[in-house]
Amino acid sequence: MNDVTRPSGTRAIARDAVRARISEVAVELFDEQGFDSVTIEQIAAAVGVSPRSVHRYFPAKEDTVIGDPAGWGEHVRDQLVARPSEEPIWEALLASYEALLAAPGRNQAQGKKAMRVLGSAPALRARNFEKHLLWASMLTPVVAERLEGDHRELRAETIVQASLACFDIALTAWAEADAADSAVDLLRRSFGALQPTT
Amino acid sequence: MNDVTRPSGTRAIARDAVRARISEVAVELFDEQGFDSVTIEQIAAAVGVSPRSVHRYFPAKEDTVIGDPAGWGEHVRDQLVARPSEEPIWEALLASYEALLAAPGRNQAQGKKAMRVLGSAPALRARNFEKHLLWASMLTPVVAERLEGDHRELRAETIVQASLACFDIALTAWAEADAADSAVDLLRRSFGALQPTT
DNA sequence: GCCATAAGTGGCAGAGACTGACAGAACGGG
DNA sequence: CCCGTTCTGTCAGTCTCTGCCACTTATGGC
Repeated sequence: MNDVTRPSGTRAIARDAVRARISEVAVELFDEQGFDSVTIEQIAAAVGVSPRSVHRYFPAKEDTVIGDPAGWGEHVRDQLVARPSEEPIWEALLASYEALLAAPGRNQAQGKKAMRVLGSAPALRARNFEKHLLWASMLTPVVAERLEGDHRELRAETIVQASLACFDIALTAWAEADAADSAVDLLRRSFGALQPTT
Repeated sequence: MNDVTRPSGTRAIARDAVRARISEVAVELFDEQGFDSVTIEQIAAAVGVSPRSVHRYFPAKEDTVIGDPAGWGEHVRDQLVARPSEEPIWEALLASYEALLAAPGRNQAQGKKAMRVLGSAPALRARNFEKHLLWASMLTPVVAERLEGDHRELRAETIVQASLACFDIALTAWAEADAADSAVDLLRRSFGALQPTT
C-alpha cells in the first residue's frame, strides 16, 4: 500500500506518518466522544500540531476517517479490468471487491473501528457516499464495455451502483456484527441477493 | 402565487408559503451562481426575511433543495405496504416509486431544476444520500417481512438500497437528459437491469 | 371587543469549520 | 556552510449554524 514516493526524502516519509497519525487519533477520539463533539482543535492538540496543519492534511473533518478514495478506487478498477471477459459481470465485480478486502494495508481492527465510526454520524456516511460516486465514475465505463444490448450506459450505472451498495452494506454489517461473519462472507451474501438481468 | 393571508389559520398557511418561497428562491439562486457561492444572507435578502428565519425553516443550507425527506419516505412506504403480498418485491418497489413520481405537488419543471442543482454540488449529493438512508430504514422492515429463507435482513437491506440506487440514477438521468425520456421510463429501465434472486 | 397566551420574527453573540496570506523554522542539495 | 524549497504556525477573515432575548402578531377564552 505504501507507494513510497520516488523522490527520495525524509519529508515525504514524515508527511505520510503525520497524516496517518492524525487519522488514527481522530478516529480514536470520534469513537470515544462522537464525531460532532470532537473539534479540530482537540485533534490538533492530541497530535501535537496546529489546527491549521490538520486542515492542510485533510480538507474536511470527514476526510480524517474516509481516507484516500481515489487510490482504492483505482485498485478496484484495475482488478475489474484484469478479470476474464467471459466472466459474468456480477462475479467479476464481486471478485474485484474481494481483492480489495484482501489487499495489504487494511488493518482489520483499525478498519473495523473506522467503519464503526463511519456509521455513527450521518455526515460521515454521506461523505462516504461521495467516495462511492467517485468509484462509480471509474467503474461504469469498464462495465458498460462488457454489456450488450440497449441502454448500456444506464444499465452499467445501475449495476455498478448496486454493487457499491452491496459493498457498503457488507462492510457496515461486518463492523456492527460481533465478528461472527467475515467481511468476505457478508459481501458474497449481499451480492447473492441480486442478479443483473442478461 | 402570492397568497393573501386573510382567512383563518393564517399562521399555518403563511408558514407553508414562506417555506416554499425560500426553497424556490434558493434553487433559483443556486442554479444561477452555484451552490457554494450563494450565502444564506443572499437568500434571506431575496425572499425578504432575516437570515435567522431561513435557518429556522431549514436547519441546513442543503435542505432548501432536498425538501422534506421524511414525508415522501412515508409516502413510498405506505405505497409499498399497500401492494398485494403476492406481487414480486421488485415490482412492488417499482410501483411504489412510480406512485411517488406521479404524486401531486411534484412540479415537473421545478423538480427538474432542483434535480439539476442537486447534482451540481457534492454537499447536496451527500445530503441527498442521507435522505436515501432514511428511506432505507423505513422500507427495509417492510421488505424483510416479504422475504423468505435465510439472511432476510441483509437481503432486504441490499434490495432496498439497490432500488434506491435505481431511483436516484433514473432521476439524475432524467434531469440531465434533453427531455427525451420520461422519468418513469428511465425508472423502469433502471429497474429492469437488476433482479432480486429468489 | 379585550386581553392573556402562544407562535413567529429579528437582532445579537458566539462556536466551529474552513481559507488565504505571511513570516519563520526545518530540511535537502550543492 | 549556505541557499532555496518545503513545511508549519499565527493571524485575520468568511460562512454556516445555534442559543438567547426582546418584540410583534395571530389565536382563543371571556
